[in-house]
Amino acid sequence: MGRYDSLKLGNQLCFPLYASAREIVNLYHPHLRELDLTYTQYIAMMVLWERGEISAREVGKLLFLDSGTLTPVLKSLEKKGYITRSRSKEDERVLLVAPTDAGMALRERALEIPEKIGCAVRLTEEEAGTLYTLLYKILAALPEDE
Amino acid sequence: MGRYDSLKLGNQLCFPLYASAREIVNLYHPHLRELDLTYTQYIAMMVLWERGEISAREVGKLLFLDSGTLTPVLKSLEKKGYITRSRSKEDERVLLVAPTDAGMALRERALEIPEKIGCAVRLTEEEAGTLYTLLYKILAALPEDE
DNA sequence: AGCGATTTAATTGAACACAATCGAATTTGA
DNA sequence: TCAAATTCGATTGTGTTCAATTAAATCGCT
Repeated sequence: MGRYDSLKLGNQLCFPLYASAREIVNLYHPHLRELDLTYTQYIAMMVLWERGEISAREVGKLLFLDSGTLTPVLKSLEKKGYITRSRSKEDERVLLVAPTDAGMALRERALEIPEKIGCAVRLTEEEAGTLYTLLYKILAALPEDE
Repeated sequence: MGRYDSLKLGNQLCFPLYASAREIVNLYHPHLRELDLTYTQYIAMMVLWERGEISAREVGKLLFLDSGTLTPVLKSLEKKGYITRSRSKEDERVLLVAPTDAGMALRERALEIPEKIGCAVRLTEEEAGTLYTLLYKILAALPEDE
């Protein structure tokens, strides 16, 4: 063991984590292009498909994204006609976003994406489950701010 | 099982992978700030510490980064005085980068970073090993371009 | 009621990240 | 040999990503 072994790329968890995340996201791009969505717009739509009307703050919390990232994403989705943005009647500070009919229609076309990606990621069902569990363990253990 | 279950955030591996990668990288920022390095500059320096003089192309290959990302990173490291950039005598197209004395000195100060990060990521030795293996399995199975 | 603290998005600035393209240098192959 | 293809890096454009700040609205406390 050398004095600097801990600084080797091959010994740091952060590196394969960071690299594989980017590589996986890139796998989505060709499929998402057909839906005129970026990856970030896609995961935002996933929240809206599942939850319907929801506040921007909650979307950010679910996706671990702050307003600096989310604001332009939501504006872009509104511009494409996939969502509406409106202020809450009860609290004018709250931005409510909701999928439009066109936005909900996208869901149908998006259905084939997870299937295609699943084929490209060569893990067994069990491995994927283990990975999934470990990643959520990391996310859960992080110093949250709430 | 609903028709759209595959599109739920909670069923997609990409999501916790993407989110945890960003969160982990953010754990580095406060420590790296003391070294006047960004995370990308840090992993680039890790390659140079380990390999010494190396071509920009090889750095990009090791880090899974393309020239559009790497060019400004290497220029910035040169500006800080941590690396030199020069053209290969054998092939003028090749950009050689190498750590300076100041760059190598940084290594000493960087030693404590992996240790601190390790504490923040609440995984056992075994879990980290499993995660590591699965992530490299993903990276190895990706459609490479070479 | 009213003032200070808090909450929520939006904005700004710096740094990635990748696709697409370009230009220079080199290699290949007829 | 020499034109075509390839390689390598830089550049440009679009889209994140987060920190820090701002501004508006609301809440809480007296």
